Amino acid sequence: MSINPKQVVISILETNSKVLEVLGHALKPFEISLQQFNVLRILRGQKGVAANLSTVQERMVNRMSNTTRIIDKLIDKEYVERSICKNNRRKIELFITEEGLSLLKKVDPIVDQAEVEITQTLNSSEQEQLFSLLKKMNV
Amino acid sequence: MSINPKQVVISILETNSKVLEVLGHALKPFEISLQQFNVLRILRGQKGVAANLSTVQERMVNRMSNTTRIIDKLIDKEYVERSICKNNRRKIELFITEEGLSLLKKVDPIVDQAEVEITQTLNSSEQEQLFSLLKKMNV
DNA sequence: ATATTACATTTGTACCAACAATTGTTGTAA
DNA sequence: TTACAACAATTGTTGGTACAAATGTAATAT
Repeated sequence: MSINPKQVVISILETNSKVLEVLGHALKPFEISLQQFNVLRILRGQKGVAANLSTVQERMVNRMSNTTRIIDKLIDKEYVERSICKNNRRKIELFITEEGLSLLKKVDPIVDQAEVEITQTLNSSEQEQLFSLLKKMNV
Repeated sequence: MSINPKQVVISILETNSKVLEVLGHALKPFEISLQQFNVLRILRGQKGVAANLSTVQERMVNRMSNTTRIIDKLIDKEYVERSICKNNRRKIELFITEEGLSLLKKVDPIVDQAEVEITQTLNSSEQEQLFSLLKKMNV
């Protein structure tokens, strides 16, 4: 059978839809969105070093213009703290709080499990193939 | 190199993000969203036969609960007509208009081109591989 | 010292998405 | 006939996303 670009594109959209559904379901009990979860992980990755907004944006899966508002939500929930950089008042400093870290500690294994579930129909060699094909597309 | 499920999932999210960006950019000049475009194509696929809301929803890439509002937009733009089914007044009948058809005639080649662009870094055998791996994941 | 430019972030606006609740319609059972 | 369940679609609400415009700050040039 011969496949055309349209079929490939649609299958990507469908797969993404499934991924979002499964991950969203995994995060639901914790009342955070996938994007909020990503921001938290980025901040944890800083290991205590302050992050500013643009750093966070660069590292997000899909860049967004309203990262501010995602962080507002996380601050409301007390998972993140924001302060103004003393040296350069244009910049803000973002930190994950203890509550944020302990939330991630609970959520991480659930998300890992969801990711395993998503990919479980592929064996490890197929996962490698898929990964490298997708990487090739994203060049 | 060994790949874990998390890397696979992230690469899917990234790829999807690229797909949405390129398709969105292609549709932008026509001032319709990808979802609106999909609905139009589904209605064209009916070839004159009326579609009702649930039919449209079933055929959408990712099912949505607010298809009503997407169709409202298409009706505003006069690409779609809506009427109430005479036999069963619970149902509505949706038709694509002449304007809708002629819009699609203009948009289709642009979208086709965008899809080619998205997949261009893969040769046709790689596209088949990718397609079948994604299908396998979506079972 | 003041004006200009560039940068970092926030805000405004408009649209999309998910889910629940509601409205209106039909069929059916008491 | 009336009440009720099932169904189709719409509406309300909340939150997410994209883009443009605005705000505040810093660096630079004049």
